Amino acid sequence: MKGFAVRKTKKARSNGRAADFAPSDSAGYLVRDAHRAFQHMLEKRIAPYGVTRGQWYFLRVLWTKDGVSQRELSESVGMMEPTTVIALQSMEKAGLVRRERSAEDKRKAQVWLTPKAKKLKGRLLPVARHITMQAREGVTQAEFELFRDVIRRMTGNLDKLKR
Amino acid sequence: MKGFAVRKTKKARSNGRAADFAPSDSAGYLVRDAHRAFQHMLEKRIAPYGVTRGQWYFLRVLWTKDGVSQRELSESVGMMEPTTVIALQSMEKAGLVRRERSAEDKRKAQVWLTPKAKKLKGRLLPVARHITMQAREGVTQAEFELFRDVIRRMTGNLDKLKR
DNA sequence: TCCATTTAGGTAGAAATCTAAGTAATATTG
DNA sequence: CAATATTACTTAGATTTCTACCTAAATGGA
Repeated sequence: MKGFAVRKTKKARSNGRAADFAPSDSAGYLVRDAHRAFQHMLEKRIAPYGVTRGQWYFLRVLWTKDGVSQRELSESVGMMEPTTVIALQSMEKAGLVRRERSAEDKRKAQVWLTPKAKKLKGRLLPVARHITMQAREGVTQAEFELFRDVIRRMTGNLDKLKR
Repeated sequence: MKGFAVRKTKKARSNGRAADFAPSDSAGYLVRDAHRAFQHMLEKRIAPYGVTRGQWYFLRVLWTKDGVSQRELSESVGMMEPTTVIALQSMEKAGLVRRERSAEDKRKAQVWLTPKAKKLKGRLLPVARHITMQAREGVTQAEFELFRDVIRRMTGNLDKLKR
């Protein structure tokens, strides 16, 4: 980044094919935009409770089943294990969980919510519900169900290709 | 993470409200899963060309309009400027773009694709199209259009709340 | 029993993002 | 015109996530 000579544009000759594949219409871009909108809103709304988005997914699972191993958690949350390690470290530091080695199998760590984290459930689940409701405003139940059906099929199609 | 005393589970008394807000049914989770599936596939398919997902979005815009400023790029791509800086640095290192200070306004940097990057267009756009098509397999045009309509409305609903 | 394999968790390092704050160039305004 | 504000890019630092690899504990077969 130091040159000065300004290049003349090789006149963008319209490619013909570009038009029928506009990013804004493609499934991937639509999903990406929606994802960022959800993330952003979630982050904003849970930050006041001292919870980060990375912690959220784990809290969500732990509110349902406490005392699980990290591997089990990773699977439930759908994250790789190193991600879980990092999230749990931050959660431990934030006083949201405790970790203990299992007595029967010393490889295993059991993850327990602290009272503080348990109390947050009543506060935070409504926050999530509210975001969902706000997102769905003006969308009928039938429309939403079709959306859900389609996005699941698309996710499934892609996941199939991974194996 | 050092204790040993194994805690007795406070028996997970089913909460009643949890059921009607299962993560797997919520718009946010559906979108997150789909997003990851798309990302993963994209990454896998463009990696052989030496392009990372972070570079992809910028390439995509630059293939359309070359020689734009970084600010303009950030906006087109939908990323914050520091993200653009990092992406462009990596792209410059990878020989995909050149950056030049504008002669008229020395604050501005103009970003130009290298011949190498231009050549990639013909290779990579089909890759993206292919992913989209694979994702949409078994989804009718009508279904897809409704999906698109709904996800756009949801994204719009959330974006509105940001301001 | 002992060695190889599997399982659970962790570390290292890279990438993609963001927010907040800094610097340099240009524009505006009293 | 000088002080101030705005604009364009950059740096710093945090977070979230991944892949690849490492270590310790448990398990299982020869």
